[in-house]
Amino acid sequence: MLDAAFIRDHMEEVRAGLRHRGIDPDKALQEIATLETARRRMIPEVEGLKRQQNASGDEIARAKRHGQDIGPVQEASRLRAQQIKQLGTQLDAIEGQRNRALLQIPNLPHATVPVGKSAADNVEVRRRGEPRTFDFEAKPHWELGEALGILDFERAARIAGARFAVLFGAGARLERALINFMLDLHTRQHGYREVEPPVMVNAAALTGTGNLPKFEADLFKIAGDWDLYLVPTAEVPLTNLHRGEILDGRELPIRYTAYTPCFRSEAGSYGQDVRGLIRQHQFDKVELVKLTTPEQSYGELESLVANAETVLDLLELPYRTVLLCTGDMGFASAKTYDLEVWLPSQKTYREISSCSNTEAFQARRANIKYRAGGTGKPEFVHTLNGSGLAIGRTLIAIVENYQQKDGSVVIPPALRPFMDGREVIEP
RNA sequence: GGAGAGGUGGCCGAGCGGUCGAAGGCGGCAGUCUUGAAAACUGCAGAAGUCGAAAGGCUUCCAGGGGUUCGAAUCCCUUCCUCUCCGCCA
Repeated sequence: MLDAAFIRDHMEEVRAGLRHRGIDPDKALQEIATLETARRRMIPEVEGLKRQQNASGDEIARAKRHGQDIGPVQEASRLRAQQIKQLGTQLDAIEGQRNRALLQIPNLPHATVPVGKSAADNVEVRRRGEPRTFDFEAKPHWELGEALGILDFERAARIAGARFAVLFGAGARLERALINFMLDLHTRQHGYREVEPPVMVNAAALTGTGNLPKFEADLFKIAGDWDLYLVPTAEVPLTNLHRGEILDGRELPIRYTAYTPCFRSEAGSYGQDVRGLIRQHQFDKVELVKLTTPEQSYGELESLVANAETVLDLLELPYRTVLLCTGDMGFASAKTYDLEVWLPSQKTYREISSCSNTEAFQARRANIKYRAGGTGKPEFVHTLNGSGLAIGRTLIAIVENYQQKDGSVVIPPALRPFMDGREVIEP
């Protein structure tokens, strides 16, 4: 959420930022400006009446103590009370409308974000590892996985439906090894605190991160008399851990990592990546979240990206790091780097991590503040999040990049300690 | 699922419908004292909104929402949460 006062005072800047995202902001911004003006006109009026009402309350109390007649004052007070209630209702309506409108506005892109319309305008900032050359036709992971007996989509469809998968044996073990490998790395080497959060969250939490109210269609909602959704990413519970708190600035930055399953309805994605593990309703992910001061947030974004890159470096998977352009960024983000891993079967780089600084966008929605030095005036923190990494897609990358002509898959050396020293998965 | 007890400032904990943003304690910050620290003493300390150039003023906030009343932390309704006991259960 943007700050209403900021929109009022920096209308042109806001307009330009939103236009770079490819949306026409005039109508929405005009509505917010109008409501904000009306709100600020009404507030002094209502508060003036309340002040009078408080004064007459004191007067009545005093008169009563002295046994004086309070009839006339009380009558005036009664009428004023009605007026206050009526104006208060109007003011609440205006404020509610303003806030609902504000929740629909995406974050503004940071000045260092390239202006562009689509993924084609993203800027590659780094490329590491050389895509391997195969002396045979590289197979897609679903063929390899099914042949190895570690991946089963048909049985998954039987028990759940399309876009689900079952892992068996070494596949299930590989998934678990990746989770442990990443959590160990981030907690031991990168300074994150491990968290095991709920994977069902309420609407307030989802509003805090920006998933609601606008993107409800992407979520799985729990049926029955529950205000609960399955988490689309651990970013939601982790970022909301401190919702409504004022943190001591000396404790920042706070760094959390969590493994959770993630659930996405992927509404509107029909026809994309229908085969294999790329796009599933349920997938595992190790997430990284930071709460920082505004001063340090962009430094922390770079180190967060580096933390995620380290995973790919250690697994010796070829990848590139891409700075998303204004038109390709998520709703809450001010600046996003994607990590894209090389998939031999597709002969292309595919997203495996997305790392964003949302600045105060989520903090304002979730009301997360800090006091500089523990004593200053409360200010909004900056929140960051990134995948470190998506487990399922990492498994895909390993299976495809480490495949051999006979259909077996070599386990990356860094992962072998998590696989009882096993070096290869074969039929 | 059944029965009961609660939710007050960073924490604990008082609070007859009016003078309560809220006693007291702990913790925090600053100072006095001290070579330093501790102790003791003194003082300062919540958040949001709004007006104002500022100083400062005003309004709101005692889990959330609604109601009664001239006036609600205090009375009523409701939702949520916590705790205890019983039942069920990984």
